[in-house]
Amino acid sequence: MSINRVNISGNLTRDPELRATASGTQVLSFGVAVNDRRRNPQTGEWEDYPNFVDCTMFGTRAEAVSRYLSKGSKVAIEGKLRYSSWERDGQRRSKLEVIVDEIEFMSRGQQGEAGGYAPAPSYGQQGGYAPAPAPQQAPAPMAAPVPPAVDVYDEDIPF
Amino acid sequence: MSINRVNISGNLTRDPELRATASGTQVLSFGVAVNDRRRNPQTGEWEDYPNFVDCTMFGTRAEAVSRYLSKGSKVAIEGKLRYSSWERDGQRRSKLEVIVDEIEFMSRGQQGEAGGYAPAPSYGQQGGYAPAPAPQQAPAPMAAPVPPAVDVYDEDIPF
Amino acid sequence: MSINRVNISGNLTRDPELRATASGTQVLSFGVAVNDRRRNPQTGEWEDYPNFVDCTMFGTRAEAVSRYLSKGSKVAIEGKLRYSSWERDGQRRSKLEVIVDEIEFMSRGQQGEAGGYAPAPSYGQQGGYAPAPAPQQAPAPMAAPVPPAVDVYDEDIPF
Amino acid sequence: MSINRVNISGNLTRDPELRATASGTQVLSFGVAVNDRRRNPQTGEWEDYPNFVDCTMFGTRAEAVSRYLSKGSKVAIEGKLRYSSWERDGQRRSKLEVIVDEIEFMSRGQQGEAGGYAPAPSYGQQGGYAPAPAPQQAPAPMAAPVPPAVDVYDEDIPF
DNA sequence: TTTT
DNA sequence: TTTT
Repeated sequence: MSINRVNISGNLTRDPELRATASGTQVLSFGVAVNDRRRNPQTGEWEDYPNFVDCTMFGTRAEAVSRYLSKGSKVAIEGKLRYSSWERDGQRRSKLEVIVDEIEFMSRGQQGEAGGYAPAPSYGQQGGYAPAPAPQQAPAPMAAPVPPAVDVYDEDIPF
Repeated sequence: MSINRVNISGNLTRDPELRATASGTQVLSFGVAVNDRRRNPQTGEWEDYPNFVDCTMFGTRAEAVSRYLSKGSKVAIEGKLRYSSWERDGQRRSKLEVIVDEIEFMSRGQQGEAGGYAPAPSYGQQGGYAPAPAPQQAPAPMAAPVPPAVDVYDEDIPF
Repeated sequence: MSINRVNISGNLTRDPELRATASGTQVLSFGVAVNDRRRNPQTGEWEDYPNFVDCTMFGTRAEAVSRYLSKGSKVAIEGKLRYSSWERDGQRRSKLEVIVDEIEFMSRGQQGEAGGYAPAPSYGQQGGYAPAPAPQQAPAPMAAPVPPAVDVYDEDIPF
Repeated sequence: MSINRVNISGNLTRDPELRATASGTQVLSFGVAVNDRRRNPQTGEWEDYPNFVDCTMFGTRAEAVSRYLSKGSKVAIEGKLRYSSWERDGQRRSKLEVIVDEIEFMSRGQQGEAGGYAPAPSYGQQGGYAPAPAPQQAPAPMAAPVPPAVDVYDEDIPF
C-alpha cells in the first residue's frame, strides 16, 4: 500500500557474501558505492562523494547472482528501503538498507584483457561477471581500464 | 552520472524541524514511517512493519513546506539516498537518509472536524496541511478519522 | 532482469473502468494527469502542464481499488511501463502506458463540504475515496475546493 | 509538485539523433527497448517482450552523450514521463516518452575484440561507448558476445 | 520504426 | 568496513 522504491547504480565495495537462513532461504549481502559527482567548493574540481548503501537479496536468485559479482562490479539495482534496529551493549542501533528486487550487471572497468564477455573469459574477472572459479585465483595483470567518458568532461559536464 | 533515486510514501513520525546552515540555507528534517504490510507468520494477521526513514530537505521550499507538515502528516516523497558518517566517542557511526527533491502532501486521517481542505480550515490541523499557527496550540478534539480503505481488506487484500 | 519502474502522482482524468478478461482476471483502467509546474515563458506565470498517463491495474485488487476512485481522485502510483502496438485501418498504432503495482489514495480537493474522511461521508464524494454507491448518482453540488498550499506560492516557489 | 519519475534499463533500438532547437538547445533522441522476461504461456519458454520507449535528452550533455551511444548500446536511464499531442491529417495523435535526466552507459555485448574499455578502443565500437569516429567505419569482425548470465537460467531463474 |  |  505504501510506495517504497529505490533505484541506484554503483560499484560493489566488497565481495558479496552468501549465506542461508535457518529455513534455507538464500541471502546475499553486498555494499554498493553510489557516487555523487559534485564540485568541491574549495578546489573547484569535480569529485565523487560516495554513498555507501548496504544491499540484501533473498531467494533463489541470490546464489546465482553471487557468481557474477565481486568487489568493484558495477550494478544497477532496484529495490525497497528496509529499516531494522537492534540493541548492542545497551545501545540502540539501527540501519537502513536496500532489499534488492532487480539487479542488472553493468561492466565498465576491471575486466581482464580478454574483455569481460569474450568467448573464453577465464582470468582477471575481478569486477567482471563471469562465474567465479571455486578457488579465487590471483587476478591476471589487468590492462588499465580507461574511463569511458573521459573527454566528456570537456566543458565541465559532470557525468 | 550514477542513478540515485528514492520514492516513498508514509507518515511523519515527528514534527519537522527547521534550521538554517551558517550560510543561511534552510534545512528541514523529519522522519517518515513507510509501512510494509505483511502477514504476521504467527498470527496470520496483516500487520504494518514500519521502515523509519530520515528525510532532509534544503532550500527555499524547506521553510514553506514546514508550515504544512506535522507529526502524522502523510506525504509522498521523491529524493536521493545520502550516506554520512562521523565519529562519536571513539565509535564510527553512519546513517543513510533521503534528501528530498519533491514532496506531495497527502491527507488521510487526522484532520479536524472541519475537514482538512475546507474553505476555513482553522483548527485541529494536527497531521493536516493548513499552515500551523506560530505557537503550536493544543489540537482540537478530533473527529475520529475513518480509514478510507477499510472494507477493502475483504478477502485478504493487503493494501 | 531489466529495470522498469515508474512513480507518478496526479489526478484521475476520468472514472475508472473495470472489466474482466476472458479468463476472469480483473482489469481496471484509468487515466492520470501528472502535472508539471512550469513558468509560462510568455506570461511569466506558473502553469500546470498535464502529462496524461494511461494506467492499468490487474488482479484481485483492481475491483477493490475501483470502489475508491473516481474522476478527480488524487493518487500516487508505482508501476512499470508497458508498450503495446496494433493496427487500425492499415495504420500502425502504439501506446505506452503504466501497469500499476501499487496505488496510494491521496485526497486534496474535490471533496464535498463534509470533508472526504469525516465519519459520515455521504455526499459530494466525487474525487474522494468513499466506496461509490452502486448506481453512480449525479454529483452533489461541491463546495469550491481550496488549494491547500495556496500561500506557499509566495516568493515564486513552484510546488 | 507532482511525482514524475521513471527508471529503465535496456538497449538502444537505433542510433541516436542529435539536433538543436531554434534557440540552440541540443536535443538528443533515441529509442530504448526495455525487455520484460516472461514465460510464453504456449511454449513454456522464457521470452523477452520488448517495451519500446522513446527518450529525449536536452542540453549540453546531449551532444556529449551522443558520442557514446549507438544502436544496441545498453543504458540505464532516469527521467520523467512527458506527454505530447498533436494533430495529423485531422487525426488526434499523442505520445508518451521519457525526458532523460540521468544516463548510465552499460556495456554487455557488442564490443569489439579489444574489449570496450581497453586503452586503445578503436574498432568495432557499434554498441560500445568509445566516441564514434566522424565517418562511421565498417565494424571489425566481432568476437561473438557471450551472454554473461547464461547459465544463471538454470532452474528457471528468469533474470 | 525497433534492441539484447 | 568501503567502490570507480
